[in-house]
Amino acid sequence: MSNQRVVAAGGAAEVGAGCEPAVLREQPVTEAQAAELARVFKALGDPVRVRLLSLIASHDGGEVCVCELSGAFDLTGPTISHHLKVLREAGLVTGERRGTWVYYRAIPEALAALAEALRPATVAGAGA
Amino acid sequence: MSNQRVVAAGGAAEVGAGCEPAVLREQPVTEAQAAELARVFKALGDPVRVRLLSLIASHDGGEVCVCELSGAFDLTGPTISHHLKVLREAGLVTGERRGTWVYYRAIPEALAALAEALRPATVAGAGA
DNA sequence: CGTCTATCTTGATAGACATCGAATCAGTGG
DNA sequence: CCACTGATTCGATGTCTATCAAGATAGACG
Repeated sequence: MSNQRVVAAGGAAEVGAGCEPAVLREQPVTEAQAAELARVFKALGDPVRVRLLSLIASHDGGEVCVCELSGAFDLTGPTISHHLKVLREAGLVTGERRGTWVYYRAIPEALAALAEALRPATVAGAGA
Repeated sequence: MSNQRVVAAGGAAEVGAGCEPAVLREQPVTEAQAAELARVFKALGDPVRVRLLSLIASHDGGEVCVCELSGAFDLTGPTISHHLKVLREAGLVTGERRGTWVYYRAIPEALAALAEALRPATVAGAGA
């Protein structure tokens, strides 16, 4: 199979990419927007993944080695790897291999798009 | 049993209530914060619930009758009721019975707390 | 009180998911 | 080339969840 699976599969970034901002409270989201948002929210629907994302996103230098992440949990390597894959496929993080180690990095646009979706409506109808 | 189960069980609102703002990207969240955030994110991890919340939160007058919500989906009543219960227990919406009908209303603080958690760090270290 | 409508609860079932152990892949260094 | 370490994938398993049909509750209305 491919040799570089450690790459985002295009997910959350699309929520606020080329389309409307999709502000949840401004107008009803379309079925497609809801599906995309739910996909990303579901990725965050696990305490381990929330902590993983927080550890990655708040880390100095912007990237963290998997070995450092694994050490923060009472979970086996494969389980951490699984959770990182879910975050990757949701478009929230990317992983890059450097030598023996793999470094993860958050995707700010994806987090911004989510925050945007939850934001209060500008004035209550002024957004139209 | 009780007669007024249609009430929030205290969930998301606590994320940003009396404690720290818990900004995901500012510093690593605690295990408790991660658990609470994941609880709410999980509630949003379903396309039906995202649409339900959006329909409720963006509705003129701030409230929507269940009958109106049910009509927007190809799902049975019990299923819609189940999803509304999940949103309620996550602290994202409240339901109030008025006569034969039940009206749902979003809880702005809960949505704001979530958006806050995803917000970019103020300056990148200035928050310390 | 009986009936009708709207909503919720219960019970059952099929599918999804978190977790682990074992095996595999990628790179380093003898 | 072989052994070693770090990370991922594969396969299995127990638990959770989305959905529905059937039944129960709450209130309106005769």
